[in-house]
Amino acid sequence: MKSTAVKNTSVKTTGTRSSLPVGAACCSVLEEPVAEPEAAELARAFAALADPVRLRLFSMIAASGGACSCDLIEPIGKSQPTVSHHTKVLADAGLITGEKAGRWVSWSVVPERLDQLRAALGA
Amino acid sequence: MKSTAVKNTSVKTTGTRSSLPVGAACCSVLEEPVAEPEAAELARAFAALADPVRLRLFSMIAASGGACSCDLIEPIGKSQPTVSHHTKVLADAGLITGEKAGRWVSWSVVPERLDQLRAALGA
DNA sequence: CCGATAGATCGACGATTGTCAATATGAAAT
DNA sequence: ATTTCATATTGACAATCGTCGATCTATCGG
Repeated sequence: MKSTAVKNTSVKTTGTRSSLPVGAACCSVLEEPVAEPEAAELARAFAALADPVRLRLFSMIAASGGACSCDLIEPIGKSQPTVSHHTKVLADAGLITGEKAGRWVSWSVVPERLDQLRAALGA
Repeated sequence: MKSTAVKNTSVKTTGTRSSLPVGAACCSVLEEPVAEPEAAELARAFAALADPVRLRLFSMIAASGGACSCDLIEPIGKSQPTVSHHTKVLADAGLITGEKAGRWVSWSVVPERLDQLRAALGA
């Protein structure tokens, strides 16, 4: 492979306030049967929270309001590649964002995405 | 196998208002790092919603306020065993309950469980 | 009793997932 | 430039998952 590899896509070095894959779910799933594309979109988000380790990582990031991966490895009790994998899954699902600051990455939750999920389960 | 088989455990024929695996999550995951057992409990619920087909089934059940499996098979476009499998997963996760009425089963959502999930994602 | 209908269970299959050791990249610090 | 630290990527592995055809159970209508 050439030297210009693709790199990580889940971390925006600085930059463009990326538009989420919104437009998909806007309302509650309880009111009327959700269509397939919208269901797939929501399911991806729920899948990101469907693992205990990932849910705890998400919780730790949310509670700390901006944690770097290095601070997550020890308390979560998993290897560094595993933590990196999980943060990527959470980021790809739009639940967290990584802001690269020097040597490390500061992860933080994406409130809009969270609102979307809560609304989907909403009464 | 003897004639007294175990039967389906996800459908309560009539009966004891079963106690959910509550006590686990009571509050938001965002405030402080969630512990492992509680994370596992919540993750199981999110895992039930992590599949597009299951999410649509859940949505259809919620929107109709009590649907039988036979009415779900055709619109969901999956085989009967698959639908049965998914309703069982949803029921095991505590998200829906099946009330057996004669020949068919009437599925309906469990609001308390839904509240719990929304609270876990709550601000 | 018999046939029909609703649903659950079993067994198998390919696909996806969570995990880690090894390695690579990239950015500070020396 | 060399080392060190934070993180990403790769490759492999067992485990779990979604799906279906075939079959079993249970209930209702004759």
